[in-house]
Amino acid sequence: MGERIDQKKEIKKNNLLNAAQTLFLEKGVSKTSISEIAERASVAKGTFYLYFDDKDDLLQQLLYRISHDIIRQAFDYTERNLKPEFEENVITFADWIIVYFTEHTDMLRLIKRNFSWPLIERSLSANGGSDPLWHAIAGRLLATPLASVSNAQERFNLLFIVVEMCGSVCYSSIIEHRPDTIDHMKPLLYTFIRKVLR
Amino acid sequence: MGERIDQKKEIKKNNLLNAAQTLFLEKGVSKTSISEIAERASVAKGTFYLYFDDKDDLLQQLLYRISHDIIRQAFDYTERNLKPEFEENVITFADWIIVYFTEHTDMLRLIKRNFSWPLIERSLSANGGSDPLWHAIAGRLLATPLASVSNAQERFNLLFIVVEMCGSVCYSSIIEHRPDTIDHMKPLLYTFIRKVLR
Amino acid sequence: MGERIDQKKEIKKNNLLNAAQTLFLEKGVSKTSISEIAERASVAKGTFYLYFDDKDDLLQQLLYRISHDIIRQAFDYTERNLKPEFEENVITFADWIIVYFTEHTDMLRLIKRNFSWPLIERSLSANGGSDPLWHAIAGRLLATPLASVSNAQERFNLLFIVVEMCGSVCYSSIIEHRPDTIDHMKPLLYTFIRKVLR
Amino acid sequence: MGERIDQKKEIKKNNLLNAAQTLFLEKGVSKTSISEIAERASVAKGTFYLYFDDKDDLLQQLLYRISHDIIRQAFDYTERNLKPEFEENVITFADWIIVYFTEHTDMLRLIKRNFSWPLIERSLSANGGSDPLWHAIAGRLLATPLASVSNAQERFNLLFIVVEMCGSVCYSSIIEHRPDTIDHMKPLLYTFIRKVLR
DNA sequence: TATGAATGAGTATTCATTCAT
DNA sequence: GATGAATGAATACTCATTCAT
Repeated sequence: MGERIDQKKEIKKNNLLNAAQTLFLEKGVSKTSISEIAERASVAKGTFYLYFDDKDDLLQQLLYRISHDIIRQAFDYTERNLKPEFEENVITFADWIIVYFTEHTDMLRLIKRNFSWPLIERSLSANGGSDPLWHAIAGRLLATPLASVSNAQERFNLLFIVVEMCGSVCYSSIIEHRPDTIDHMKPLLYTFIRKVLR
Repeated sequence: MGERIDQKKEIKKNNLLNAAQTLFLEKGVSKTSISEIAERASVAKGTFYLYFDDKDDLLQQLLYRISHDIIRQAFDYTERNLKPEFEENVITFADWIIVYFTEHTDMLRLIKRNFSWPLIERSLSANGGSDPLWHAIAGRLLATPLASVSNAQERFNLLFIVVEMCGSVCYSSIIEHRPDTIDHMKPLLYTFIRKVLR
Repeated sequence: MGERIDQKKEIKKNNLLNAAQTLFLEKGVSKTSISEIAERASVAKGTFYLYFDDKDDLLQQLLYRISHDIIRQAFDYTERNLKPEFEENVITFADWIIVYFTEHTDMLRLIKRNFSWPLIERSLSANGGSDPLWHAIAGRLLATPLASVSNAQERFNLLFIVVEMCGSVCYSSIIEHRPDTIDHMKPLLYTFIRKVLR
Repeated sequence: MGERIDQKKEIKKNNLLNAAQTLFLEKGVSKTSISEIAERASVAKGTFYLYFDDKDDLLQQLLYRISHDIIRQAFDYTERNLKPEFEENVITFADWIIVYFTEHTDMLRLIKRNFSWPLIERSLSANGGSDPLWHAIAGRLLATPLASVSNAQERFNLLFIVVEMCGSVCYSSIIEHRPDTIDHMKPLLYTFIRKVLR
């Protein structure tokens, strides 16, 4: 019985997140009011506050959902196209993300430079590290040549820097058109990655 | 005559920028109202609009001023401590910035991940590339082993990525404490830089 | 059977009253929401409405309960310390109340100047005058020298003024610190009472 | 120049107070919104906040204005009908107030039991005791037989109790019809006053 | 009886911006 | 140029109350 209600609640929360995402992408976060989000999700204004503290709380949860989703997709793609060289897999992974942002500039504009591992990681510690995505990544990507060189934390830090760097450069080049086009930046980034992972 | 007036105007504008900086650092950008900025600068609310279009215009100018200032200081320090190896100079430069952010977390919080070359560059194109700081950097840092490898644009892009990466990692590790302390991230960053510049 | 249920209901109602009292004392009436009261009483929000019409209804019942309780205690104390002079008994009675408010300023703050006989009286007429406390007071305090002077209603009015005056002065002096400390007001009040009852 | 503006401001503030008074009397304090007050005073909602912190701030100022006004009128009337006996003047004074409340029950309902000297006194200390009304009362009413008996503070306390008592009893009997009609309470009150002042 | 999710009208409050002086 | 009183649209947020379960 309670299950049905919980399911309904989950659906309603998702409706709100979806409504917010659409509006945020359409007209920006600050120009979107909570009233609009509620209206678009077809719930009363007060209902919003049953699920989120305020707009910022919702934004955090939304950014987490999006980041997690992107990373999962990038990982899945990499899995399906595994290559023998570890560094090539990292580049497949990074490339998927960069291509995604190139094709979804609105999403990049929303995430700004805040697309990042930390969001993922936050949830990890919340889940007691039980996030299956993370386990998969940890197992796959990290059981590599690097394994002999460094410990788990360091390997993670290294990947973190790679992702952070990609997100940051994507935003600058795709959104702000600085310092160059993403097509010119990509080779540089990949050279970076290759040099670093060797 | 006109000069004196221009000086007065410049002073008033600076008062407004200073007032804004103090308040932004104290209580955040969004929680600071134009009224407060005007009040702290001891001018009337209406006067604000004689110098800036709106809060965002002021914020841009302020972030530019701060970024430019930090980069200038980092460059000056590097100049005074020149080493024969080019990559060591880049690391001196990056290290100055990282130490600065470590000691001025409020400033880092204000700039967020937006500390970046682009802001500088924007002003460069505005000034027709006449900014003396930029000329100095272009001359000094870029007249290096890299010179033979690539053209000016590429060299700039490369440095851009380095700075962007440092700013981004500083924010994550110092403000969000992710994925590790800045002391643990530093060696990784410097390894990155060294490997890349070789 | 029905008795047990009635007892359960009475307990639940009391839980709600107790919860409300705690919260009202802690954070004031207007800042306390029905949700909070229900939550603190460990019942669902909707349950509140099975026992009270609204917050005001509950407040009335609560104030009655408290006033009645204070007056009963004052009366009991006076009974246990009876003196031959009637006016001294009134003063014993008044003093107990004043001391109580001095030591329970939060209670005084809640009752404000509304600590008064009327609340009691209201219940009296509701009970058809069958409240044992009232019978006791009517018998004890009013079977006095005053009896020869006036009728029952007038005697009650007189005592009413005394209580009203004490409550009002307590609030002013203890809560608002006006026009003087309660220690300075007390002798005046007692002189008032003595002169009046003679 | 600035004077004119200050006058205008004073007028606007008064408009707001008048609008609030009308609405408070018509439909009660809590059912009156700030929007309505502003609308009735023909100013923008935001303007309200240039003159008052919130509804409570306005209410305090309004209650003070009303209390002060009533006391001034009662005093003036007493002055115009001076009698040789001091206590008769106090009764004239008290009677004016009671009659006023009998004829303006809406006002009494607004002031509740909070009609009181303290409000006056508060302003006195704020004005450094320069309120002409207070000086007049202090001179007139207090330069009496009581003068030989007690000091200024005590005389004030005594009058305070009288006024407090009248206000409190008026509210109970006129608004709550307890414990008796005001016509029945009056003689009791006046007996009180006479006995006390002798 | 009891629940608590949902409602949505209602309210306070903020603040960028204007404009008469 | 400078002022600051006035504006009023915009928005966040609350909470009493209902009702399907």
